[in-house]
Amino acid sequence: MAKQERAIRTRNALVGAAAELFDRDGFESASLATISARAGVSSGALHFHFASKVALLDAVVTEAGERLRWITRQRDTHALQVLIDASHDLVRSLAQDVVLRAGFGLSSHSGRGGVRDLRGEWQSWVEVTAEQAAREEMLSPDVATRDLTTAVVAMAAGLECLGGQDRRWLERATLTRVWTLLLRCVAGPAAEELFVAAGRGGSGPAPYEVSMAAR
Amino acid sequence: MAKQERAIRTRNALVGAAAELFDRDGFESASLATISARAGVSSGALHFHFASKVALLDAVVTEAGERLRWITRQRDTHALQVLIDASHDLVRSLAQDVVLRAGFGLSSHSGRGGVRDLRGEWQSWVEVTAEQAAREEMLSPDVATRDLTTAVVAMAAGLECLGGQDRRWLERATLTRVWTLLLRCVAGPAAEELFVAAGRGGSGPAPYEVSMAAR
Amino acid sequence: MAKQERAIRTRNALVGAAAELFDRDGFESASLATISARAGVSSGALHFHFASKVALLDAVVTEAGERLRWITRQRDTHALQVLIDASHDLVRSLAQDVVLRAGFGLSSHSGRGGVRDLRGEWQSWVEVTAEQAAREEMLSPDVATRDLTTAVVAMAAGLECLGGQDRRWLERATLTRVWTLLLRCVAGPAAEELFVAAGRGGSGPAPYEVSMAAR
Amino acid sequence: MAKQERAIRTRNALVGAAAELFDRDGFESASLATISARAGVSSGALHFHFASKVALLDAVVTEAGERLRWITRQRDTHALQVLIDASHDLVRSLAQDVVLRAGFGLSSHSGRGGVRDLRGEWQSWVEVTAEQAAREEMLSPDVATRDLTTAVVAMAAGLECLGGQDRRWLERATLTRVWTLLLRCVAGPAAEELFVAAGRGGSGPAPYEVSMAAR
DNA sequence: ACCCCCGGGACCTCCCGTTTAT
DNA sequence: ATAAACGGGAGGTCCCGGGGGT
Repeated sequence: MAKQERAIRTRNALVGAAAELFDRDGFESASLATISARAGVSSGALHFHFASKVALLDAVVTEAGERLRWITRQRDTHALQVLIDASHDLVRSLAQDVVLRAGFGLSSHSGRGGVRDLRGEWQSWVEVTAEQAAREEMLSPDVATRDLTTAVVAMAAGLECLGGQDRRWLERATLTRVWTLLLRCVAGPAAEELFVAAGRGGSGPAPYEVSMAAR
Repeated sequence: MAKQERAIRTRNALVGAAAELFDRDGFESASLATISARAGVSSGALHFHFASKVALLDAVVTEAGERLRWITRQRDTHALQVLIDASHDLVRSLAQDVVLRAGFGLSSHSGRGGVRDLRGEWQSWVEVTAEQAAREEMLSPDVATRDLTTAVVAMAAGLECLGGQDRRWLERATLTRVWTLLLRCVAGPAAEELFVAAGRGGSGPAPYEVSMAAR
Repeated sequence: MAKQERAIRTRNALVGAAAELFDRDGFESASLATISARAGVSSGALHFHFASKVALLDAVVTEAGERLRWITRQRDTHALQVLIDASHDLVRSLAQDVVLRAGFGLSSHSGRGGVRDLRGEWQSWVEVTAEQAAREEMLSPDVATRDLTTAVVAMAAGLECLGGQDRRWLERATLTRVWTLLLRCVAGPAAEELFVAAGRGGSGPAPYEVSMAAR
Repeated sequence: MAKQERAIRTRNALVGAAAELFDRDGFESASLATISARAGVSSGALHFHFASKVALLDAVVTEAGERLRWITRQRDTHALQVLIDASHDLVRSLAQDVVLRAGFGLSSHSGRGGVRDLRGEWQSWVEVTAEQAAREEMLSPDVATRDLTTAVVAMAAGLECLGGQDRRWLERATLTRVWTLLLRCVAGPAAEELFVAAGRGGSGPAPYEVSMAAR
């Protein structure tokens, strides 16, 4: 089974290298030759693991999906704070994890087939979580849940998009600024006492990075 | 001078076709052959007007810059309302004008050289306009100008980004929803009476489209 | 020995699949992956039995050689009738047996090395048999043996060649028509009474098919 | 028009080189790189004239069709002699003209689409000419026209096929031998006085070669 | 001045026939 | 006998000049 292990390591190296180059150069500009070179394997090895370039893309997106699912996992706090924490986790991971970043940005390319749309997944999760917050009566009565969802999704997409060129958009302070603003309108004047705009997660890497991705 | 006229028409057709295909397929995926075919000219003509593919991209971006500058032109209202109106104009144009959409989305590609960064221009303008709004004392005292800027820029970028795949993100109602939320915290409780979240522009196309782009 | 048996069955399956695909797609177009897939074994197994692609080709040709040798075996009739019968056997086998067909058509490819040339073997046999017929005084005196050989070999090659695209060239009636014509000039006016243009073999499969190829 | 001339020369060089290599190595084995190198042009030039490899093949086949049509042109002699002459022309051209040889041998490959089947054209022509010979009462009454057609077509195909490996099959003497045999059966005992088995054409190249192919 | 035919190479993706470790 | 990895091209296409026409 030692063989299998090496195969897995090779596969991971390939996915990682692909994510890096897809993220840096875009899907079409990144060449398979560069990817396999960076992964330290031959182009034949690449083709052994991934039949085509889009298969490689799909692998990146799928892997990013795992990360996203970790971020949107269940948490034991008020839904609104969960929203804040998760968005911080997302942005932090976007800054640190090429695979998530590449997968998020490129999930549209693979759209032809049945590959998952990561932004869609994120949006769905934000929707249900916002509704949960509404049920917990943590939102001002005159705030439509849908408005909050729209704002949060657009915000995250914007940071991801802008962060692609200037990494400073992905700093914690940036998102915190936005939440500071939003909290006041959605949660009323007492917001600052109940919720932490900066998120409650540690300042370290997202848990997924530490526990799972370390192989 | 009939020659000149035809040359201009050819050039415009080229820029338009390029914008369409850059927007649809991405910069690298779009081939010059396809572009010249869609513009109805030969590939030789393309190279007569544009020395290289990036020169064509630059033309698209420059042209989009004209549109953006029209959107961020001077207006005679309170700065905060101007911000609202301009963001609506931007989003509407993004939905209607391929050139602007392509130029905005691809302004990063040409970044190597001295070509303008449209998102940067937009951000700068938002900054100074927000500061103007602050000087006009239209913002709640406990709202940092920088927070507003961040939120608005991220929001616009997010809508542009999401709108690339699902055009519904570029509908007027979407942005209106976000402004409804923001206005309450940045402009205090009287916001609804002073400002129009839906923007004050007509519901038609942005002025630039009507007056300038008609050739 | 059960192992040996399975190995032989695997080998035969491989040769059969190779013959099929070589015949259908040509030697270079047929891929080893397709061949091993059709044989129902792994590509590793293929390389265990055949060191290279040409080794596989050689096996097909060698196997076809067995078939050809059965067709040109000794028979206890007048040499001219033997010629007729054997040519019918050959054409019938060409129609029914992929291995023979592939081996015959591709025996040129392997020509570089020492692999047998099936068409050459056939030609040699026709030559000696025609001479035998001459010795038996079954040929008209004004017919050069060499002319008969040339005609028969060219005819068989032509049918094989044309049969590759349109199987009807390999029907018994086709060859019978040619022999009907030839017999009259090579065997004199009494030909029709002495020889059977349609061949004396049964109308079933060639003997080799029945006795040997049944595994 | 100097440009046009060069283009035509380039195109012809490409077709010629392709025919040579298709004939020598087979369609799939011949690489476009080798073809363009032998033609003395770049691979880009090749792609300018021929969109794909099969397009190049089609051009070869089409060009060979021209040659074939010249061979089967109208002649002012008895139909049976025309048949003899044309078959000699065909075989001689097969020996001398790579384009015809390649086109004839490969006309099956392009069969997918609507490309012409050269052997089919030849067969049709032989059929109508044989029927003409029958109408002219030059055939023995007990000879079925269809038998003659079959024999002639199979013969020509056989010589073409065998000539691919051993050029001696394409010598004039070879076909003459076959016709010597055939004439006696189809045209009766007086055949030798009426018809020339060796053909009436000069011993030089086929007319097409001389008059048309010289550019 | 404006345009297009023709040609030039540089890659890129894909896949193929192979060995090496196990 | 297998799973994994290897390189080497294959065909295709792309982005571009350069020299003639109009």
